[in-house]
Amino acid sequence: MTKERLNPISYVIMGALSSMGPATPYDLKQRIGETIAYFWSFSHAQFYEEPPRLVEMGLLTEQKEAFGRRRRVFAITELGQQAVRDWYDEPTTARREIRDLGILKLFFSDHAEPHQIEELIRTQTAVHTAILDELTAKRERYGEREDIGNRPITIELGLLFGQAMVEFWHSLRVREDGRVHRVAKESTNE
Amino acid sequence: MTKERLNPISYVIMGALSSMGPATPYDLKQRIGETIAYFWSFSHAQFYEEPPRLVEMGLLTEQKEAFGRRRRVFAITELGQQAVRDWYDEPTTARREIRDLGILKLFFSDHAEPHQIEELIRTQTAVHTAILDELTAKRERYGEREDIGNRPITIELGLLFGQAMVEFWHSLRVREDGRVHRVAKESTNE
DNA sequence: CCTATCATGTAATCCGTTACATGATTAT
DNA sequence: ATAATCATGTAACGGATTACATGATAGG
Repeated sequence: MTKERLNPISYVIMGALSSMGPATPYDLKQRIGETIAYFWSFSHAQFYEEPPRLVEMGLLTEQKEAFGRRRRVFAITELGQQAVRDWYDEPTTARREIRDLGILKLFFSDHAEPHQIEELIRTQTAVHTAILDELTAKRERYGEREDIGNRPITIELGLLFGQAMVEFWHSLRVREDGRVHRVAKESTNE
Repeated sequence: MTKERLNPISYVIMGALSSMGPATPYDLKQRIGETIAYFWSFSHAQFYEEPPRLVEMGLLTEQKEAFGRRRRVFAITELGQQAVRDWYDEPTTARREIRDLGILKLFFSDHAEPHQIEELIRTQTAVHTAILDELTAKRERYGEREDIGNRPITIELGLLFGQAMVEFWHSLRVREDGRVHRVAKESTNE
C-alpha cells in the first residue's frame, strides 16, 4: 500500500479514531471487531500497516507511550477529519458485495444430492441464527445508550439482514429430484 | 495464482461449466454477470487467468475453436466434477461478508451534517430500490422455467435482502443534532 | 469501408492475508 | 516462577484489480 490512495480500510481507521478517539492498532482491531466486522472484516495486520501510512499523509498523528509497552497511539488530525468529510460527500456508487459461500453452493446445487442440499440448509440456518443471537444480545447491551452516536443503528440493519437470511434458508424445501423450492411463511414450522 | 489451491473463483468457474455447459472466458463472465454477480462480483481478468490454471490441474479441458476467433472453450472434467462435489461436502464455515460503503458511512456518521446523512439515506434507498427492480424483472423472466436448475432460487434471496435494505434505509430519520433513528414500519410514508 | 462495440489477453501494480517472530502482562 | 494469553509487528506470498494493448465482428 504505497500509493496515496484512500481505501475502505483507511476510512474505517479514520472513522474509528474520529468517532471513538485515539487508539493503538490493537484498540482499533477490537473496536472494529465488535462492530462493523459483523459486516466487513479486516485482518489484524491492516491495523498495523495502514496507520503509519496515514501519518505520512498527514491524516493521523502518532505518539509513543512513555512507559511499558510504548505502544503507538494514533489520533486523527484536522486534515484527516477533512478527508473523512470529503469521503462522506462523495457519491456512494460502488455496489454492495454479499460474499457468502452458502449462497454460492445453493446456486450451483444442481448436481448435488438432496441430502447434501438439506445439510447445507440446516447448517446455514444455524449459522445465521447464531449471528442473530449475537446481535440481539448486542442490542440489549448497547441499544439504549445515548453516548455512542449513530453506531447502534447498524445493529438494527444486521438484525434485519439476519432475519431475512434465516427466513430464507428456513423456508427452503428439497424435492426428491434435488429441486429446491421456497414454501410460504406460514408453513415453515417443521 | 501459482499454487494449486481452489478459491471461490475456481468453484464459480467450475460450477458454471458444470451447471451450464462448456464456455469461453467471455461466456463465463456473462453468465456470472447476470447471476451471482448480484451478490459477489469478479473482475473479467479472472475469467481469463483462472481456467488455464484449472486445466493444468486436470479439472478442466480446453479446446480451441477451429475457425474465426479461435476462442478457447473450456469444459469441466470428471476430476473437476469430483472437486465440486468435495467442495459441496466441506463444512461452510467462513462468515459472510457484506461490503457496503453506505453502511460504513452510516456507522461513522457522528460528525456528519444532518443534510449529508439525509442525502446518504436518499441515495442508498434509491440504489437498493434499483437493484430490487432489476431482480423483480429477472424473476418474471426466469422464475417459472423448469430447465435452469436451482439457480432462480437465489433471485428470491436477492429480493429478500433488497427488501430488507430498502425497508431499513427508508425507515431512518435524522434529528436536528445528527442522531439517526428508525421509525416504525407504518409511518415510513413521507 | 468505416466505426463502434464486442471480445481477448497480458502485465503491472496494488492490496490483503498468512505465516512468522517475539515481547509484555496476568493469573495461578 | 511459569504458563497462558494478550499484544505487536514484519515479511512474504497470493490473489484481485487496473491498465494497457489489440483483434474480430456487426451495423451503417
